[in-house]
Amino acid sequence: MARIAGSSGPRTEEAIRRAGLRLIATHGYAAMSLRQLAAEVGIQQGSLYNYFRNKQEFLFDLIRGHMLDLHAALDAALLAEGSADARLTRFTEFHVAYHVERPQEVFICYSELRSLEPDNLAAVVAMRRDYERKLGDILDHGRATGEFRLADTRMATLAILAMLSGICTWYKPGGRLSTDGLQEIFTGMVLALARGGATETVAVRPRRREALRAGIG
Amino acid sequence: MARIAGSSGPRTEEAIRRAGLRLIATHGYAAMSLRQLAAEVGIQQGSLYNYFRNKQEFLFDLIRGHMLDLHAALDAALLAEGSADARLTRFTEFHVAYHVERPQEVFICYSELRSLEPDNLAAVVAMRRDYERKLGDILDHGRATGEFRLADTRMATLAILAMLSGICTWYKPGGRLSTDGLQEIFTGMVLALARGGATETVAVRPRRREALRAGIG
DNA sequence: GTCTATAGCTAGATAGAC
DNA sequence: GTCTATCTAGCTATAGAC
Repeated sequence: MARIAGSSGPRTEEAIRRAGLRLIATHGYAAMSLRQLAAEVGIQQGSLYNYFRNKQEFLFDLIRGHMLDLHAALDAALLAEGSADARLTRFTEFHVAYHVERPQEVFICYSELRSLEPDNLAAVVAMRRDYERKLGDILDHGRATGEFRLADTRMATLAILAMLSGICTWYKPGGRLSTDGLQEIFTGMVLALARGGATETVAVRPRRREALRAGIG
Repeated sequence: MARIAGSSGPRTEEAIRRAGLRLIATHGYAAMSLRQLAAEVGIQQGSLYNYFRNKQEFLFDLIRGHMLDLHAALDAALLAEGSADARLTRFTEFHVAYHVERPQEVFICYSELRSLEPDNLAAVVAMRRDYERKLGDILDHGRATGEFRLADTRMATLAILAMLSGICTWYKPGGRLSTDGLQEIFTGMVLALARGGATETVAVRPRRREALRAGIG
């Protein structure tokens, strides 16, 4: 907040990054003014242009940088071998931990895709597809080995990612559950979802799916 | 798009509502200008103020109206009696159908909470809690009867809602799956998640949850 | 209810001194 | 690298004629 006297490149750059993450996560990219951002950092608005060419480039740098980090960290965490069960467990634990550690970046990566210009959006979407594919591969493998019983692995991929990514919309440090606790609970739910089955033994599943639409419009 | 000559209150009102939904869902509330909105409707920007007092009130009306519809439709769809299994199935089918029918409203209700002023936000959050509680009650009931095996029903509530609500981020009419197909697939996944268990019989679950954090920072 | 016109303000971006 | 000053454009909201 306080003004930093003199020239201090790298420190200012990092301060801008952090303030930008916070402001965009809180108010959204379009609602964040560069004057706000500069004030948060403790510099004048014009000085920001020593760190990016325009506001859009700033957003893209934030998102792209995060996606690169995410991919690198995932690759380091994933198991090359092992049962689909073990691999899905590892994926889930990684994903949960990452969302708990960096909720702002993750949230922005989902919520501000709409604010990216077409070329920038295309680049990010491609990276996101790669990430989805890594989960999709695990699910496909599990279905092939019979470990998982999934009606549709593509839908399961989207469902699991949405379920896990939802964490960053409500997680606050210091809450009821620790990272370990969250990992355990979410791993349990994801595995149960993937293993599916066990259904027939419990009850006859009601299959009537009548026209709920009628109650909606 | 085309200019509608003369006075036409109710038609204009509905046109504004629809255009607003589309623009906010696509570009976001802060990024949508009232000039854009007026152009989409085919009137002049100043004329919008015959339909709301200011931009914030417009957003709040959209979100609040949708939440009221959602609650009414849910109450009509839910089962008062029956097994937790049947009730959860019904809830899921309803939720999926609603999201497929009105993806824009639903998306805005999640993504534009940040754009609501404090009082308006509080009102919407309260309505959202009611909705969550209806799902939470089903899960609690299922756990009490032994139908469901959930480590944490609050987390399960959030997980299921995130999973289902994610639909509105990728669903497009005319896609691979029909509403019925989506209902069946998601009902299967939600029930599997809620029933949990069946785990011990499949494989020894790897419990190591080592410091993945190290690979993140 | 719609129009035209405009007030009053804030936005992103640039220029040039230090 | 930071500052001050400013340009141009866009925004929300209002006033008053029809």
